[in-house]
Amino acid sequence: MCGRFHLLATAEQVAALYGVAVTQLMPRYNIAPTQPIAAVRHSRTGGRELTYFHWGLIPSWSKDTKFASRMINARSETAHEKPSFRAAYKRRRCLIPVTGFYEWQKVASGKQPMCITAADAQNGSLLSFAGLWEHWQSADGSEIESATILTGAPNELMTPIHNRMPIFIEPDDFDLWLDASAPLPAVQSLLRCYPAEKLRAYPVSTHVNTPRNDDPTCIAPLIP
DNA sequence: CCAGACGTTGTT
DNA sequence: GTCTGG
DNA sequence: CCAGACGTTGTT
DNA sequence: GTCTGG
Repeated sequence: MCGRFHLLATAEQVAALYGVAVTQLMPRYNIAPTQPIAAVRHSRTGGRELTYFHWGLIPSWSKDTKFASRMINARSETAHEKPSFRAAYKRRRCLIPVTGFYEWQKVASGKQPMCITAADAQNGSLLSFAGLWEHWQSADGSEIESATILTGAPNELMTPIHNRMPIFIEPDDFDLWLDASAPLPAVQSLLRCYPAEKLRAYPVSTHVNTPRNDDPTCIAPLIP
């Protein structure tokens, strides 16, 4: 699963990796479900754009937004067939830039939050979650664009921590992932387990548990 | 035909 | 919207 | 994901 | 325990 992450790259770094215009990017140490998340998608004019989406996908046919908080993740194994996700899976894929994410590992004393980043992480080392987005319009005409993060089986690093992890897309595969007309078997081939050697994990304090804590303490290594 | 569901995770 | 259950 | 609420009435 | 909010 993936229920919390951080984005600590500069606007320039995001702009360079995805080839999008980024005007401003506030550092976010603790991004939680229901909050706006930045994601890259194909724009109507043919290029790419960075837009903000409500984290928690709202299917276009929903009567209200109550379902959204349970739609923060979609199983990569079944998203192509689930009523809530299949339309978005076919035509509305996106990339969610992150510099790391959090998982809570069950231990004897309770739950230990772990921070996972790129193995070679410098400040601003970006990874890309595979995401889906959807457009929703309420009866009174208000509109919401929302998104979800695809999950899959854990790699060797993540297995002791949790039984699920997010799907990552590598830069060479960005075009294919974002292409609404790409053949689905090719798209499906991208839903693979990200290599353990490209990630590292370390414990952090329970400071990160509270969503309103959005500061450097969230990512600070826990000193035992 | 209409009504009702449509999800993931973890835990049991 | 689309599928399943009644 | 975790944190925090979980209720009604009448009055201001 | 279970739901809502962030």
